[in-house]
Amino acid sequence: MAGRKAVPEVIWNRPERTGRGPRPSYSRADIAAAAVRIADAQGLDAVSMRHVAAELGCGTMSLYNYVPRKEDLYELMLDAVGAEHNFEDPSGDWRADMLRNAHQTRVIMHRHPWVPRLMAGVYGFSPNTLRYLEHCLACLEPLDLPYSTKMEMVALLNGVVTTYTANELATAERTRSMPWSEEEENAVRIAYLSSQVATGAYPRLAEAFMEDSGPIDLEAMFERALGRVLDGFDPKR
Amino acid sequence: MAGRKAVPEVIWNRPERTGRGPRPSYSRADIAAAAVRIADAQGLDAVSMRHVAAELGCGTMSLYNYVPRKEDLYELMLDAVGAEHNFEDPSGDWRADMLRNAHQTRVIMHRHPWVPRLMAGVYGFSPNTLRYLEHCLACLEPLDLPYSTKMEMVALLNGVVTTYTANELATAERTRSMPWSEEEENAVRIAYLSSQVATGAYPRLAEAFMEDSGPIDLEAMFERALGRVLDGFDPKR
DNA sequence: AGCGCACTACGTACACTGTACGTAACTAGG
DNA sequence: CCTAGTTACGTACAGTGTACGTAGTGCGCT
Repeated sequence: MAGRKAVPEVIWNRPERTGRGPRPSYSRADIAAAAVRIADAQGLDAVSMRHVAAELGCGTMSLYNYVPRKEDLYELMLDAVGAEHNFEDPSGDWRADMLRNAHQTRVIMHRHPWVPRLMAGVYGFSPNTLRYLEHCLACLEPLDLPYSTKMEMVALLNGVVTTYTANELATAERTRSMPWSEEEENAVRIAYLSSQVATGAYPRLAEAFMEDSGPIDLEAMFERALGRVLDGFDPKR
Repeated sequence: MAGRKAVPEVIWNRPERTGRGPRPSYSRADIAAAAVRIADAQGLDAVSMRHVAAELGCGTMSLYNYVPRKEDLYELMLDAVGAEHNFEDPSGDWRADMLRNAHQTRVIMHRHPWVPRLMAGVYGFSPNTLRYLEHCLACLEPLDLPYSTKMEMVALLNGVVTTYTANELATAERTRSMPWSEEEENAVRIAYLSSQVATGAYPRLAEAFMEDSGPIDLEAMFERALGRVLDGFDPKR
């Protein structure tokens, strides 16, 4: 009977209700929503067990009835935003469908700028992740490739979406808790960068900075990156 | 005179020594090395200001003379591992050179499994990051593309390397602080996954799992992903 | 019907975190 | 020389995740 808890657990395996005992006052969705609300409004660092419990209107330790570890709260949050995906029936054009999925993911991440940071630390497939994977495979039906390759493609594409969007949102999320603005932060970093480049230690980097390439269009870069990755899988090319 | 500190700062702009006052007992390299040592041995979560100070052999608050915020300590750590890159003169074959760089990055991350997690939270270019970028541009010299495109390529490639390696190291780093083993953790996750797939809610995913694709070779997947990304930039194809 | 057990709820407590602030010693520039 | 800017570091505070104990609740079983 000793040490029964020393075993890993996936939160999605826990039944929301067992039958025995008083009925839970909150659902998993309630909890996830509360945590997401806090993260959206005050940043990811404000998501503490105490805050979430307060937002729900219950005692701190009551939360642990629903969520055995804080990490699981994170999983709940990611699953909740995963539910914001709005799947349409595959059109038959797998390329267009996958681009649509990628763009939708990016939009969701812009709505919840803390998502990329959470993704780096949480591994595992929540129900909505599985739904997303299934949908991607449906979109890729017309493509004649083994499933293993399709999975690799989805993984690669998601990785690109996450890293790109993470970069876009980097300073935005960072400066939440800082006493200065995003513009000030960026200004300082750019000043440091050009001072370094000006030392002459990085000649090619210097050339790259000189090259007048007009204003940086992050969205266009994103688009190009997606295109290139998809190209890599297109048997027609 | 009020609020003079309310300005963002890049640690690399701070001189290591100003001349005035007693000479510092430690160098930035000492501090970074101490932090890296702790992270390697006890995991990233063990890297606290107190631990690093103890490892150095000084009082906790003394650290703040060198490192204004903990985040800057992270930047020092990333820069330190960046120094482990062993650059060779470009061979003229940009594809081979870039593959070499990517593999080297992966090896370094395997040596320091906490690197991917740090990368997700720290933004900014340390001296060694600049050195790395410069080297990549040197390798790409034979390629006739605008610098902007080359930079996009380096960014995309690094993103892929990071996400892939992060996935490889995910459970390894996670289970450091857990009372169970990596194998137990993976077993539970796989069990959950197949139970979900078995419900029939994800038919295509089920097929994908059925498809007998032999043992999963992560390194080969990594290789293929790199190849595809590079293909996307190769004007010869 | 009613016993008992598994569950909910939650207050208290602990070890630990980052870091603001104050004080003492030290050293180079004016 | 002197003084302003450093280094060094102890104390203190607000905040964190969560182990543990206790009280109440209601389903399932006998």
